[in-house]
Amino acid sequence: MQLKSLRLLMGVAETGSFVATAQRLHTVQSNVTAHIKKLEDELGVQLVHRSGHVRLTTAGMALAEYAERMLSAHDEAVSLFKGDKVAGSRLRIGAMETTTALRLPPILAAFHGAYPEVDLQLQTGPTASLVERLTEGLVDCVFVAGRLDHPHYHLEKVFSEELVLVSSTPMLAMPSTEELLTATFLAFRQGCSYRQRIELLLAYCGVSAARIFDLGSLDAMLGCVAAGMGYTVLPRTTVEAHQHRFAIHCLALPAPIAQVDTYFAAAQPATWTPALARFVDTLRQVAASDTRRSESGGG
Amino acid sequence: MQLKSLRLLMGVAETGSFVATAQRLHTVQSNVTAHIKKLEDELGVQLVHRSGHVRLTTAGMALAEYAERMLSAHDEAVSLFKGDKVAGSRLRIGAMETTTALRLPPILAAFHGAYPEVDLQLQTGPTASLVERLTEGLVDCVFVAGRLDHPHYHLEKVFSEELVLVSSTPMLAMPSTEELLTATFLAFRQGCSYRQRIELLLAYCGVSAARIFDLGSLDAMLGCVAAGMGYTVLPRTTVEAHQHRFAIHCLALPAPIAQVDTYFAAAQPATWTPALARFVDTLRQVAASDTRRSESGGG
DNA sequence: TATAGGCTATCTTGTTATGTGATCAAGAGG
DNA sequence: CCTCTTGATCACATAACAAGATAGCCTATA
Repeated sequence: MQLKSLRLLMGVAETGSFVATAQRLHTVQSNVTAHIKKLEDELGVQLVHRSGHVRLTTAGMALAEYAERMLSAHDEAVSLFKGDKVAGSRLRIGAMETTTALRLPPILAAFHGAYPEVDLQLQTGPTASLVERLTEGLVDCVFVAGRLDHPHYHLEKVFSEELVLVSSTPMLAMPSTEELLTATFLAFRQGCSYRQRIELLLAYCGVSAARIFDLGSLDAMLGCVAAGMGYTVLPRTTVEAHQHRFAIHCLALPAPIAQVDTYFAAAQPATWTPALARFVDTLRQVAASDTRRSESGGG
Repeated sequence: MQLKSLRLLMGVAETGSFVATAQRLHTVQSNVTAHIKKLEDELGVQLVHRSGHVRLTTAGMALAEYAERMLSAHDEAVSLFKGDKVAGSRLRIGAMETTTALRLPPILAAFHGAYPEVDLQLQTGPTASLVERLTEGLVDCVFVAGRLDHPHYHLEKVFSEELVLVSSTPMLAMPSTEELLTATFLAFRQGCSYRQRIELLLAYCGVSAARIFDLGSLDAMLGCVAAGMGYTVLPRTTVEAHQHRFAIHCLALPAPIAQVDTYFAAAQPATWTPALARFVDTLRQVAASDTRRSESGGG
């Protein structure tokens, strides 16, 4: 059974004529006859009344119901890939919690505004977990900190943060090793890559271990730092955006540690659904438009 | 896009291997490659990850959802015509009201018992209306009184009734013309073909008009006749079946008027859906088993 | 790193299926 | 009764397809 034959059958059902069907579907009458006949032979049932005016038999109408289902599914599938419509498609995005909280909202808002019919699904987790989910096909794309070492993946740097050391008192230089050994660091919960940066920083300064407190929100963290509870590490733009609310000061970190890039990762563009392709378009536009004034942090 | 290609795609999705898919679907690996490739070219999207282990891309999974719909519709359609199952099919039966009331119940019961998954729809009406609905394809089959004059239709005599004149008093011969002129006849409502027989009988006896009362039920009719309200015309078996309950007597009618055949009419058997074919089987069995002991009337 | 085994892509070939145009037969309408 | 339209059939050219062989790639294992 071929979709082409079913399409012709539906044409016959609607036009009541083999010739008209042939014209409508850009073929010749003998073709229509042949396709209908083949369908009939295949199913062992006469599908079309020929005596008198042409119309579907009871069996033909029964088949037409299924043909309708098959053809509409086919047309939807084709329009999903070829047409402009992304209706009914799904987009599963994976992102770090900090990215989700601080970077994604404007992007998701823009995308959902442009394509409200796409079923958006957002999953959060640490980078390692996200990469795993991507390779397993459980998400369509992810936002992760740092490059993906997996080959065959499309990578795109979308956000770039300059991390700074944050404290309640003005700093002119990095705290001493002794200070760092006894100090408390405030960080997002386990799995957050900014937390890894703190550990990297400590290692860079020759400190093997320090007290690290888990905090759940940016406000809590900034509040605690302002209260003199300890240090933290955050993007400079985030700190500057909140400096009017908290008595906090920041110090630039050594370049290799300060620089944190958030990458967008997905399979090769050739494999993208139209919805995913549109999402990347939206992502690039939004990312380009707020590169300099980014006022969020986390990752 | 071919259903065959989609079937192969689903195979690849499930087995994760072109070779395994080829074996499972009884073809060769190069064929699987070619079909998938053609699908990809058609949609302009890569559907299968080949690097490393084979698995569907995001686009491939999106297509797979539609493929699932198309293939299941296809399989259902095929099983409807080729398989033993009639699940999900519909059968629209048209019948005269008297047939519906008195002949159909055992048939419908037997059919529904054997094929409970068929969606049975029963429409009632006078013969002319039923024939019209049949030719318009609004019903799949009808039970009508008398032969159908339309050609190209399958006709089958299923019930044969011998009509008798029913009265509250024993009769040895047809009532006189004077008696008939003043008598009241009891009949089912307008459109019933038995009623036409009454008019035919009166014409046969040279009576152009008589009082005819419409009654809704057999019991009401028999009760009124027993009470001496007038005459009626019913199948002999019906009268005999109820003679122990009502004081009624019957008289044979002239042969051409007495004989009423109920026909089953449908399009040619070649056009039947399996459900309709099964219904005809059931009909024949039931009709054959109670030809002699039919205890109903109407039509 | 080298090698062996399994996997997919590609190419070739023979066969099948398909689309097309011409012609014939049957019905509908005037 | 004639004509026009319609569907069936046939023959032919072309396209599509399935199958087998082979080459290239990747993975796993030593």
